[in-house]
Amino acid sequence: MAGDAVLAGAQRGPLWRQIRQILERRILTGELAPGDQLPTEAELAERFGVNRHTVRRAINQLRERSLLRVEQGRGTFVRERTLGHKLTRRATLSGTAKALGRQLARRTVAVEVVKADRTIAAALQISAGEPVLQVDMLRLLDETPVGIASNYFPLPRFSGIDRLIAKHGSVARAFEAYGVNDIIHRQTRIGARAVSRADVPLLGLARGSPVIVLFSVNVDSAGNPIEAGRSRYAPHWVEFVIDYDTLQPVFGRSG
Amino acid sequence: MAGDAVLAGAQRGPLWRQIRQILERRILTGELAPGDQLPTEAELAERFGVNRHTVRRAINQLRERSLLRVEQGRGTFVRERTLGHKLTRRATLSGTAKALGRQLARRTVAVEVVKADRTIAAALQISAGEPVLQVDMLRLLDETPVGIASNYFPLPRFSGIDRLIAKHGSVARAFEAYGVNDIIHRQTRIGARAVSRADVPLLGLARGSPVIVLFSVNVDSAGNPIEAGRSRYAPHWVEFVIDYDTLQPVFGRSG
DNA sequence: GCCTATTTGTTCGTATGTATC
DNA sequence: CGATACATACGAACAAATAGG
Repeated sequence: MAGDAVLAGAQRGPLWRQIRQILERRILTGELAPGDQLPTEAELAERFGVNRHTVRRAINQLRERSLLRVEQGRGTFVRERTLGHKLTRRATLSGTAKALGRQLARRTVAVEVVKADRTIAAALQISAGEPVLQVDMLRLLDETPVGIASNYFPLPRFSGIDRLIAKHGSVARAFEAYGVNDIIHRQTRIGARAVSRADVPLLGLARGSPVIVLFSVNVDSAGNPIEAGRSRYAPHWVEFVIDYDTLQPVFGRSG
Repeated sequence: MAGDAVLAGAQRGPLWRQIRQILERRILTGELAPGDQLPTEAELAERFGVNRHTVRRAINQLRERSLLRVEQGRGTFVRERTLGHKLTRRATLSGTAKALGRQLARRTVAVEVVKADRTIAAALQISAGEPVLQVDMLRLLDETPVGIASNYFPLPRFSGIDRLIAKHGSVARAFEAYGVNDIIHRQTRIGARAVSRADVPLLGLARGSPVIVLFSVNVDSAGNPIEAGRSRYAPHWVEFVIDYDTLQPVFGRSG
């Protein structure tokens, strides 16, 4: 019916761009979820009070950014999630991306020595308050930011690992320098929350957008915790898959 | 530094209740995440422009509802998630709840015969457009709604299962009447989005709050799909855990 | 297969404001 | 100042694909 956002009279930018931004926000917010069908061009034009051409221009932009999929005669749909990451004992996001012919890069955005809170401490099997190295890394899927990972490394042991990560662009490679040749996931906890204020500019989301939150604990081949991580992912770009059939049965040791 | 929500002058209800609602919204939104420490009572009082007693009253209410945890001398914290549900091949939410001494009930809120969309059809290994029975059930953890599950059953086979579910209060029991004695998870996909308009009143969330979205496919012991489900959970009450060590290795068939 | 309604795709034309030479 | 080019926006009509009966 009524209800739709009115285009502010005196505002920045041409109409089609304002419309693009409105739709983009709704998609990244999840208000328009992957697979959802948009109203018809005619209806959108009427709601926004513009010509159909103007709406089409906005839609075309979002199609180029692969946020929308348009089918002649059927309608316009929100693109399905691009990256379905299968959680297994050794799977990495970059591995999943590469298998799909895409590239997932890291960019370190902050490094800091902090005191382990209770959760981190428990995961790393140290005492709360002991120093750990926090490394915040932006995760970029083909240039677009899709998530942020805050990784925590126990400290005397892995001091300086942030420089190696930056150098190699890979946590696995950095670990090798410390004699760790195998990174194994022990546990992953999955939740959701509204994006934090600090993450908004990094992820390019609107305030209040939901993010998937992962808390993960990784161990070496001997079962010693080597890393704990809190990551936040934009749900439009990434989802997580538990495929019970392909999960590696565990032989041998651990906890 | 400013920033905090101003209490509307002429509004509904006493000050402490308005404050309680503001804090509650922030918690259920995830803006204040589980484990987060609240500002001190004094600071909250100052920001809201009220007496410390008023703030305490609001906090007490939220403590009774187990949204907050107060530690004398340390501070006030957002309660950790109550239900950490371990995903395994056979785990059920109600099982997890029972193991923790809590009760998880179902209440059917809608039943409808619909045409399977592409996703549901693929999961159930039928053709898109074939009829399936959609049963929407509210999930109540000790009376409070924590999620909604939309379950899809292939249709000639399980017609009328909604009445059996309502009768027994259990999907597993209902399945037995159809000769299905084992429900096995084949795949679970996890994402997030903003709560849909329709779910807002059922879950008691604020508009725009994040929800965890699960898409799951269940099969019988012969590997035939018997149910697909889309569930939405309030992230404050539930989180999902993948514990790679305790995941059952798979023996025998499937897929 | 046919007919119809719906929805996107395409191509005209017209008008307006802004920047540039 | 005028002439020109460009981006923006609206309007109308028709073509092409899809879905349903």
